[in-house]
Amino acid sequence: MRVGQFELQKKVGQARAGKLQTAHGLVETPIFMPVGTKATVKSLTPLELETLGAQIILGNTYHLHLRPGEKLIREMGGLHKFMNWSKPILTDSGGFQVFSLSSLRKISEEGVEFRNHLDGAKCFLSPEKSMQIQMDLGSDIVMAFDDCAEFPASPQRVKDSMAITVKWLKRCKEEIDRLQQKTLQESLLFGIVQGGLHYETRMQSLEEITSIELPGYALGGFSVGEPIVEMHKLVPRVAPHLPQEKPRYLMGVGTPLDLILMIDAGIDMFDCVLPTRVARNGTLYTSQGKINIKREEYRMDSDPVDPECDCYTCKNFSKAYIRHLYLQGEILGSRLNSLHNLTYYLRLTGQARSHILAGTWEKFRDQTLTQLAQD
RNA sequence: GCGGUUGUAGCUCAGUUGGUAGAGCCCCGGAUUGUGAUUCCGGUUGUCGCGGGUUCAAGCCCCGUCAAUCGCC
Repeated sequence: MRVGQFELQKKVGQARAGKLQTAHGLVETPIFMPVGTKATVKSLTPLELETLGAQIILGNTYHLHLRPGEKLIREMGGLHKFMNWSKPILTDSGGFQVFSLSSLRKISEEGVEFRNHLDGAKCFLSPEKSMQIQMDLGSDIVMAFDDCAEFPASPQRVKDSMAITVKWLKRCKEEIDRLQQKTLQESLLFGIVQGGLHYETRMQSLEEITSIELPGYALGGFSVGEPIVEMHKLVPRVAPHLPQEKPRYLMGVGTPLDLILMIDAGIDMFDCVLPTRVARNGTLYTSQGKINIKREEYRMDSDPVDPECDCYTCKNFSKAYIRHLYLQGEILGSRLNSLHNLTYYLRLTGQARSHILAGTWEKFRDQTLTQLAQD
């Protein structure tokens, strides 16, 4: 397969199984992508990530631009070599960080001016700048620099964000084409659909964005604080209108329940801080539901976190020990918990893929939804 | 033996001119959705060393006493 090619292998209802070829290897979808904002999936080594089945991870333009800087990373041989991760990397464009720092930002046609959170220095990001940074990093999947409307947003704000996101996408494409000719790097630019929480505006943004020929498309502007049922209702109506032969990425989502529902809606790729963040805060996903390991009931519990899990954590340690590590603030607690939660997430998307390929998706979906309904 | 200092939540300590007690940690519970996360939110806990006295009212003032600690004989 040539780089950028997406092969749709099987479809059951709207749920899809596919393969995406990147410069650093194949990504088999549906897939969950662990978040490694600052060139590390917090607390885990690349070897551990590979062992638990990670195929592709995220890095972040905004953070890596500030520290250590994309020039340094380029000089060090690119992000893959820098962090010793040889599989695919997707980089977020910084658009979302600009949104989460909204009190400081100033959006103009040209780009976004804002003060960074580290030392308050004035920063500027534009479509061109974001492309340059992501290319310097050596990213396999480059996200477009978009304007993510906050929640709640006025209709005008949504319209403005849609309009500028399309304009910026055209500039992203021109810039990345230019850079690719220069560097011969084969990076894949994904466009991002905005359009808030209404079907009409979403569809309008979708049509504008997908009219630009790209290797993949994302749905942005979800999981920004809206009631999650809004997403559950809207994505199934919108996602089927994305190009069938291109990968679809739902940005920033989600819980295990979200993943099942959104795979069923036709989404191929997910990323979310949830499994790693909550791991560090003592929450673990198990086949019996979500548990909070700091609860007193686990004080003397000699069973593993999840008897049905084959991860390193579950094969070797008791809940009592994991609880102890968490309560003592021990680093190993963060590591073992992150290892477990990511194993859970990647097993979930892996099983989804297997069942779609086997044609047994609906049964698996319904069983899993019943299990997850308790949380 | 004499003199000083200190006794308040499990721990370390705040507590104004007297108005029936607080913080941090610990402990218990919850949150977390393109990571500003080792984060955030909520909750339980008291013979204020002990016994008297003054006062409408004492953690706080007075007397006694016990304990810890420092210094001096």
